Amino acid sequence: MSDRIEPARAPSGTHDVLWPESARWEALLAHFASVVESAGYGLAHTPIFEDARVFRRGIGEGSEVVGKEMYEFEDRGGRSLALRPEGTASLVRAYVQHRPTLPWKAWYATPAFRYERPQAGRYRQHHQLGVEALGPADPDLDVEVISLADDFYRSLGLRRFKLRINSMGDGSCRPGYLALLTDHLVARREELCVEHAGRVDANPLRALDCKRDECRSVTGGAPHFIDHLCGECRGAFDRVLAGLDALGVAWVIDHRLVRGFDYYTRTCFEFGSDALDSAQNGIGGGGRYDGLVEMLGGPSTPGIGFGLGIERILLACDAEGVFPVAPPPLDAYIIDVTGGDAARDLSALLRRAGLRVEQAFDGRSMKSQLKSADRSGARLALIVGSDELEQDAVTVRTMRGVGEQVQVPRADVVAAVRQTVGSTDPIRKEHL
RNA sequence: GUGGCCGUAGCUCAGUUGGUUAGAGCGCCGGGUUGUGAUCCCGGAGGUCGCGGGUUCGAGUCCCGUCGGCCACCCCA
Repeated sequence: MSDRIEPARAPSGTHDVLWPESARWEALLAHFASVVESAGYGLAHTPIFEDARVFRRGIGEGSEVVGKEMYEFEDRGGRSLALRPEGTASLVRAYVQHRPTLPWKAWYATPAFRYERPQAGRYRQHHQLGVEALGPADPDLDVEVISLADDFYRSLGLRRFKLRINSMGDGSCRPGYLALLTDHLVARREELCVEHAGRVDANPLRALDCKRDECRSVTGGAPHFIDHLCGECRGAFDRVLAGLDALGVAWVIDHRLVRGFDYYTRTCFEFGSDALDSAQNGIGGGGRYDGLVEMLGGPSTPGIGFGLGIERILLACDAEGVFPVAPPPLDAYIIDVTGGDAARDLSALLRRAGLRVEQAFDGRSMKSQLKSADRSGARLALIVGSDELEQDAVTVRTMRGVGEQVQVPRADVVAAVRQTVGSTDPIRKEHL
């Protein structure tokens, strides 16, 4: 058949999250919400596309993400829009637009889009959890934000991860450091890798985190940013480290850590998983961005935040063997071999009583319906056959390998099920 | 975007130097008498061998292209 239809498939670098994996995502979200809401962060939803300038101005024209990875398009009205490549710029745009009272603390969960060559742990649509805190320049806020990420990872059971931290200075000390760094790199330009030899003048920071040996040997001797911070930046950095120590959050200074977005100032950090045997082992990162609000047309307002990658966190969980999928079980599965009326009506009755109930369709045999009941993971099978119909009763059978059963009057079914599975609403309790 | 590896049933894979109707395990569906799952036994359905072209008497097996996945780079979550 030449006219057969190619099976439809998701675009390259995207993926579906189906049951039961989706239950794990839900649980992940719930963990995150509980951690950050305990610190006063409120959920914010913003559009997944923005005027492309929001990202250009914030993240930076020269950055890889904006320069070659952004999903940018023109809408029917000729506006230049872009799918968000990360969360911070959007949230800061929302702040600039609505000007909620400071301090403003928000969290989000969102897809993020980057046109990259896909790989495990690197997708064209991935998903991030994050927080943004605007207002205070207080380094204790940095400590709060960083420790929230640390708490969240731990709440999932993750242990084999590391926090790397550095400072990128501010307007008063960064130019001086960049000059020093540029001098160092230019003096040994020939030794750098081909990628960076030509670009040191334009963006000296990029060469710092290059992984190639040529660059490494040169940048190994490069001046460290934290040795050239101004007094204020240095004091803030020390306060952050002391705060992390006080809260028991382990850190290691990484002099090469310079994040790829232009808006970062002072504190910057990344969390990497030691359990992930891959180049995609970064499970989260963030930093302070004291100039970003201004870049988007708002009043000078300090801010700090982080973004964590859901897919990579889940990969890390798999690698560490923690945070297993635990979908909430059904309370009952209804088996009806009398034509279906009982299954239909009983299901609705029980659901309206707050129970989780499924039924079989298509009038299959009792054996096959019980099989489905078994696979569904339901705690009980409620059986309605001709005997039960005659006596206006229901047989309640315990599942999961037990196999004991008792007949109860139909009027008592809800009570009988409740008695076995517990009276309170069991929804989403078990896997949290 | 650059370089490399891979692509066989829903899933994990086997398919000999290219040679008759492409296999297994798991899963799925059905059956093992008169209403009973999870164990056991039996049977069944299900494959455009990613897709397109080429070489050949003949291709799942070779070649090219393409799509997709994976690995490294790049970048980042």
